[in-house]
Amino acid sequence: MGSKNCMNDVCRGTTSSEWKKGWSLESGGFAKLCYRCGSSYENSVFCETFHLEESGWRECRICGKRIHCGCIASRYVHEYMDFGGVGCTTCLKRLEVHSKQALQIPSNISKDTVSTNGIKDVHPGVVENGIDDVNFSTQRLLQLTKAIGAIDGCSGLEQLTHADPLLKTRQSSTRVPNLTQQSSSTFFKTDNSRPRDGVKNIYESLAQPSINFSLTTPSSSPITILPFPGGIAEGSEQSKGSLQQALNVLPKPPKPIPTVGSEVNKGTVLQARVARPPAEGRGRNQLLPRYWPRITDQELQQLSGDLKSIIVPLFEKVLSASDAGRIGRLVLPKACAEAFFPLINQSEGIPIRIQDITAKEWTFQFRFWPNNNSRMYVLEGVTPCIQNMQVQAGDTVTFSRIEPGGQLLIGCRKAINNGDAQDSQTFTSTSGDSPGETSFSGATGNLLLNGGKTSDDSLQQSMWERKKVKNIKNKRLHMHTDDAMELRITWEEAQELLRPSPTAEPTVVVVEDHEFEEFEEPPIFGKRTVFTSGPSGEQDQLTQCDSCLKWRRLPVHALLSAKWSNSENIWDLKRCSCPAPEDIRPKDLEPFVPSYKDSKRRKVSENKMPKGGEPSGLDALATAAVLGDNISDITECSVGATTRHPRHRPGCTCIVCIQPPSGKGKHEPTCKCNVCQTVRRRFKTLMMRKKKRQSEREAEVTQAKDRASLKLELVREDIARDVKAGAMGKEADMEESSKGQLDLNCDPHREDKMLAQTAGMSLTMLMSSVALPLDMYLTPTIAQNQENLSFIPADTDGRGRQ
DNA sequence: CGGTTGCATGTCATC
DNA sequence: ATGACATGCAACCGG
Repeated sequence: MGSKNCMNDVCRGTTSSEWKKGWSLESGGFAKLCYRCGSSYENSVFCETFHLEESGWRECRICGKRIHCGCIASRYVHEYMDFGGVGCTTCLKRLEVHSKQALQIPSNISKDTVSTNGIKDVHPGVVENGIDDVNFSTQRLLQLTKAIGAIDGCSGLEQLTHADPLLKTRQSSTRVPNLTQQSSSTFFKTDNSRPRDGVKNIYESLAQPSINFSLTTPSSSPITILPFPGGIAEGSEQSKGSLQQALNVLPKPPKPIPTVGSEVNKGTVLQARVARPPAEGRGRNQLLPRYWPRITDQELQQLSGDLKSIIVPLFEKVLSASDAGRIGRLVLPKACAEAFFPLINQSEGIPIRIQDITAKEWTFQFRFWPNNNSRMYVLEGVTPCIQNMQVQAGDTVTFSRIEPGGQLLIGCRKAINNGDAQDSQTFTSTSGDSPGETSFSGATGNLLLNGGKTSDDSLQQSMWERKKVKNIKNKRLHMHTDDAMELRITWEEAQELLRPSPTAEPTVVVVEDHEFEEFEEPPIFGKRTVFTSGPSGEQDQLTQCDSCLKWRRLPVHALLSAKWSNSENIWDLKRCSCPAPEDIRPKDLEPFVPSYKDSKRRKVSENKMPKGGEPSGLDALATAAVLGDNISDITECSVGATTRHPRHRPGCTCIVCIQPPSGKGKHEPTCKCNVCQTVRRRFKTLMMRKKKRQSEREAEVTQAKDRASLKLELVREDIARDVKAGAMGKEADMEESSKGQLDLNCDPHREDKMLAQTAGMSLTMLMSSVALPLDMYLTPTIAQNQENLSFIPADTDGRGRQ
């Protein structure tokens, strides 16, 4: 051990006879201070003594005392206020005394449950964090003052310094909107008189309009409670984070908001469903917002009353198909499992009892599986419970804790079935929760509107949930339906239905003198159309009205949305209504739409489409699936070949469109189309590079190899010469040399042999050979070389298969 | 042979 | 890039 140095940078003394503890160190332990510095620190005059002249001094917003900020020594003697400024701990402590009175506990809550430290009792997280009473109280007060300050701007705390602080606190509290008052309902039931009548009652009661503490209650609430469990239950930094999260999540205060007592709001207030970080738990700060409990205060209050307990929402999860399936395993979010469930070390886990809202107790096996050096937590045996709650994939299961006691509580919240309804759901005046809501629970994921503002986070969460539900339903659930089973469609077929987004403006990119359109927005499924050409070569586009199924002739450039009817026929005003006669008879369509002839397949389609109507959107996809190859047949028959990209037009000569459908048709060796020319150019470049590399390697190889390899070198040069000839030749040369075939559409695996038999060196082969590693050329015989070359697949990137 | 269990893998969201 | 998670699937087990 070396000699001690005072950790006061200004002092650095080493001669002190007595040493004192200073501030806590990040690395653990405390700063060592000499007697003098230590004494200053103990007396809270460290900053005044040692850096009075430095910057960073501010005044306590409450007492005006000067506080040095930004110094390690003063780290714990002040706190930052959300509304700006700092407050000294002395003032905060003083405030605490009054707040104890301000935090009036309803008489029906036992005092030892919620006393000054009641919340600590309720939330063992405090103990977990090792926060002492003083700190805890300070933190709590800090949260309180922050909350007040957040609402009341600068005045909040200043007011407290005058007159009766308690009164001021109350006054302030009355202006605190949802932030503070929401929590009141979260922790303190206000109505214990309601008998527990089971789920039905709970649902019913939840549907009833009730006092909405989320919204401002100017003078009615005597309770000033902190935002969310985490805010007060926490100590130290975590609590701040937690509160901050709560502050961030909760809607900003506001514009004047209709009050509970007002006529406007009577029975019409829909409680905002706000995702809030959970109260406690190990590592809950890492909990993804998607798992934050979103129970409304209303629901919570109701539930608390019904269960005669304090409910601490922990987390929730939207059930996946797997979760809700027969297998009976509910995958728990890892962070949630580790935060709120008992620690388990064995994979087998432990049985865990969870109560539902009817007070029925379920026992699940809480366990984990090793997964990618991590763990995957599951609750096993949930099927009976899931069935009992009548939830399914897409619905939400909620987990809470009943306090006191710490009993886990499982609840649920039904998703809205109708996606449209959900999408359009807004803040509406209803006499209860919105349709489709049930739960432990009640309301579904409403769009979160409060005070005329949406919460971005909440909205995001809501959107996420919607997306999630949609995903779940899209993914697997519906795949078991008969309809979905019909959905067999190739990628090429799907492409036929792609259209650019109506709002998308393409960016034109020029690659090798060819223009490509790039879209920032994904394509949409459009209505299937048929391109035709008349005797004189003029081109048309035909489509069917969704309503009357009559065919209409449209300009080739027309882009149709998935659903299209005659009323949208802006190109032919004479035929913009269904009564107007058809442009083209089905008989005339036959040459273009062979499916008319294909009675067999059509029969299948008629099962789904009795009227033979043109499907649209996903219907179109499904129909396309049923029709199978007809789709490609149709497009093959239509002039302009394929519709390979969203902006395709008949006659489009882009590199994508001019390729025939996969595996069908070939380019002639003499073809001078854009594709072939581009490939040739690219090939030329590749050959140049390859040749250069080869030359470099050759030099090395030549030195290393003996006479035998020298022979092989000649072989290689022969090959290289051939390759070079193929590459460097002009297009005219290409015509001559390409006795083999240029096949841009060949399946390399299938057609290798054919290529091998080709006498001349095709472009494909040449490119393949370019990609060959040099060693391939060093094989003993030319014959083998030839064979090897022949079986290298075509690869336009010049990368050969190794 | 059907159901269960444990793990592997692919996808997707988040960092 | 990484981790979380949804799900597939093979091995296992019991009737």
